[in-house]
Amino acid sequence: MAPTTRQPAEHPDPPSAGAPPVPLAPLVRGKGRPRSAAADQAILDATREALAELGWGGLTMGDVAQRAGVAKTTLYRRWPSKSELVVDAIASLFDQLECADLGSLRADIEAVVARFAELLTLPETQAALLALFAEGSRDPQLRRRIRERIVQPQKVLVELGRANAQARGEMDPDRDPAAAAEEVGIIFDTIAGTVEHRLLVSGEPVTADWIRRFTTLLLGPFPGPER
Amino acid sequence: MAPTTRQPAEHPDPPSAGAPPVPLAPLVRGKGRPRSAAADQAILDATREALAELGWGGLTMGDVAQRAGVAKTTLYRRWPSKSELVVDAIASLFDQLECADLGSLRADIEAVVARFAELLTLPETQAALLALFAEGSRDPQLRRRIRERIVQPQKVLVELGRANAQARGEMDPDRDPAAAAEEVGIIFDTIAGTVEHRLLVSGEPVTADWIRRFTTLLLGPFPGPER
Amino acid sequence: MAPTTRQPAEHPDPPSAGAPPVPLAPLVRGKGRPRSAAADQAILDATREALAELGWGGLTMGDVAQRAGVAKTTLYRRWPSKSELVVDAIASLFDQLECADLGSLRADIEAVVARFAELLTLPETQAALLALFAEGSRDPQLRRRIRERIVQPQKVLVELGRANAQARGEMDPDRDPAAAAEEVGIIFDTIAGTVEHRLLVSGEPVTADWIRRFTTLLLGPFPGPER
Amino acid sequence: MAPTTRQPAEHPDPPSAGAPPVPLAPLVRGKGRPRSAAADQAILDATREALAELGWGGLTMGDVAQRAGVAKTTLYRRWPSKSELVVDAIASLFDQLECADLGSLRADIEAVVARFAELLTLPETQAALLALFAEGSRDPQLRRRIRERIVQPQKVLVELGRANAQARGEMDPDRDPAAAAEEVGIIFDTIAGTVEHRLLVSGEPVTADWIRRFTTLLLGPFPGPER
DNA sequence: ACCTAAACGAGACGGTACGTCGAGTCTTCAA
DNA sequence: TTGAAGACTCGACGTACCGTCTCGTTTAGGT
Repeated sequence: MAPTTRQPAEHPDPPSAGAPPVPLAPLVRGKGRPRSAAADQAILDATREALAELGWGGLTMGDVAQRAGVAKTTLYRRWPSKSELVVDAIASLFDQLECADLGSLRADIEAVVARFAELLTLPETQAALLALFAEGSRDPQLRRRIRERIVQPQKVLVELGRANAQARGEMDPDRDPAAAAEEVGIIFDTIAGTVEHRLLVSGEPVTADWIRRFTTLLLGPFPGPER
Repeated sequence: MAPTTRQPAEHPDPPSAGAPPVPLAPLVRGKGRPRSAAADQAILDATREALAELGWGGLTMGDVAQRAGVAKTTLYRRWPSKSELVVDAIASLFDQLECADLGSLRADIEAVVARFAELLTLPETQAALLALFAEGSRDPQLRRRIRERIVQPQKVLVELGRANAQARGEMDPDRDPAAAAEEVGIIFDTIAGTVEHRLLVSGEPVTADWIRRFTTLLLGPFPGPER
Repeated sequence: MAPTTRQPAEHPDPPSAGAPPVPLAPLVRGKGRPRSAAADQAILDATREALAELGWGGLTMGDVAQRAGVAKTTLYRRWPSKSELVVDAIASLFDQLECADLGSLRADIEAVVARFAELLTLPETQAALLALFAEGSRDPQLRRRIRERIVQPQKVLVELGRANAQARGEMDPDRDPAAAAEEVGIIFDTIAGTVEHRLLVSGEPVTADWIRRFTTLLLGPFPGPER
Repeated sequence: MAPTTRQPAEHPDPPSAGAPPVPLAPLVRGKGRPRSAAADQAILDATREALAELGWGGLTMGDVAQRAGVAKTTLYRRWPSKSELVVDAIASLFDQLECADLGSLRADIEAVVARFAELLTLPETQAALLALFAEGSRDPQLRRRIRERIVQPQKVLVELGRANAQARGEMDPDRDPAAAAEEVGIIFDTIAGTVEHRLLVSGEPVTADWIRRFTTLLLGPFPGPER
């Protein structure tokens, strides 16, 4: 979802449940000068750049505006605060996550973990992710936005992988949807939390070997064929 | 380790590898007026209080000083920055972690998870932990301090639990120490990361039931007797 | 010269020799939001008020800002330091000095002395003048500013009075302009220095009788008709 | 008067009218360790040195203490504040003023003016004098101290010069003591004020030529023999 | 040769102001 | 109406000095 989608209102998204990824139409064709779409992209790029360079604490709206060649006003016209801006800037990285069906549950999981670890190695992600989570723990609105734009896309992968495994017959199909959701929750928290903790807290690298061991742990009940 | 231990230097801890938790002796009885130990305690208490009330972002050195009935200068004389102060304030909570031998690996793990989840439910911890980790990802000195004071005490529990299990015969004794350390690392990152992610990112509660399911996942290779 | 004259640069006045008292035109109509003229006035008024109340030592930038209903930043945007601000605040009082031609040299001098003494009786002047001079003795930039805004306006009176006396035939017209300037210098230092010293150092009042005696001293060479 | 005179009480001088220049006696021979006289001198020297180097505004008690190789406590045990300390430090310079009888009123005046101008050329005096006067305008106690230690010694010269002139027959002896005192006041304010103003405000040098012209102005009523 | 009380150095302490910085808003002109 | 520019309010920052305090350590009397 591109941020440019938000055209008419000042700070939209309030009800925005799914947030349609396409501008679909000039909707409420504004009367005056239209917003520059280029500016949006420049701002998000500048944000990521500044984030990588200066970290969350060193990031300032003024600096982002300057890098993007844009006035602070323009920035605030589109995002209500630093945090929300960064959410969008980081979210675009997580949009790229995909779950290719690689033929086995283990392979799928390893691919997802590797991809996630790769994202967390980017300086901009490293600088921003935990800070955003921290901010979110006090601001429910921000929390929702983070969940929509960053957490959910990751969780979907787990659901998808599970569905694939079931389609392949590696797992029994779900009976109780609620129980299934809960199980997905556990798996998801475990994958995301563990990788984050290893990289950002313990500060140790995520190697192929580590991924294999960790996946083995995850597959406990469904070890599948040794590889 | 109490912060009061730091006696002589300005912002000590320089080599401080293990940092003995006891003053043991007047060591290098400084020449001037000695630092007030009461102030240290008041400051740490005030920090936790303010943290719970205002969150990490709302925490100000000035406010902490005022709550502690202390001048800002006194605060800066002991801690070089907000982050370091909060590390010490939070660390004291993690000092209390213990690992009672409850007779089985499962019980020990569940107890540790529950205790850790309990800590993460405190408003002060919630407000601070992720923010600290985020700050730490840019500042190596802070990172080290966090590891010493907060992460390590948790990790020790895992090692202890493992040793207990081995003593009870539930696990094979270690052969390769390096491999053992790595395995402890995985387990530790998984426990800590997952609980943090569930509570602070997903924002869902850690119930007894969830703990049981999660422990089952962890015990994959060593399920032990069903209970 | 009103401080509002300073429009474009940050801390202007760089070459500013005469500094025209009128904005004359939008000159270099700046691009952003223009500086508030009302703020300038409010700040100068607040400065004089605080000066009278608290004295030079008790004057704080923060306090002035608060009295003026203005942020500290705004204050520093216009004046680089307390001293410069006070120069401008006090200067406006000296702008009011005039030299009406009263018909005789003696009368003119007595009027000037009286007017000057009157200014030095105001609490704000008393608090500020010597302090400014003291500061100026270390800071050449400030010194120049003081001379332009406070000393020069006074000196002009002496020159004017002299010209009037010459026009009336009480004094010979100048032959050597350099010698004349020097003589004006002596007279000026004597008037200003003596009145200041009596009021601010000796702490004794300047009465009509004192003025008469002092003027007699000054008129030594040109006593004119006894009155 | 040496500051060492003040031995017994904490911050003496309260009634001290004339302040006897000699320690006269161990007065209230204290029981403990006596104050170090060397420290007094070191402090005053350090004060003058720092004053010359840093100016009034840059002078800090801590710095003076360090230069004097003395603890801040020692400093405050003797002088209640920065201002009082500086008064004493500067006063010792003015103690050296003398009025040698040079044989004529004009010569005496010129000598006094020259000597005074010389004092005002020292960087320490320049830095301190006006600042002290400024401080004094708010603090009556300080004002009194300044008058006793700095102003009075200068005034005495004028009185002495007048007495000498009368002894030589250049002036009529006083009839009305009150009128005489007033006249001394005018002359004194004129000399001190003018020289200060020229050097510290106008910032122009006091040359032999200037002194001659100024003296001529002063001698208006008693020009004496041309020289 | 003690004994004792003050002076001394060091430096921590509670305050207060400093001057700067960033967030987010508002006001102007030009496009 | 958007956008660039930049002034605005607010509030925290970390530092510097102030003048006071509390330590342990001299150091000169008086005994």
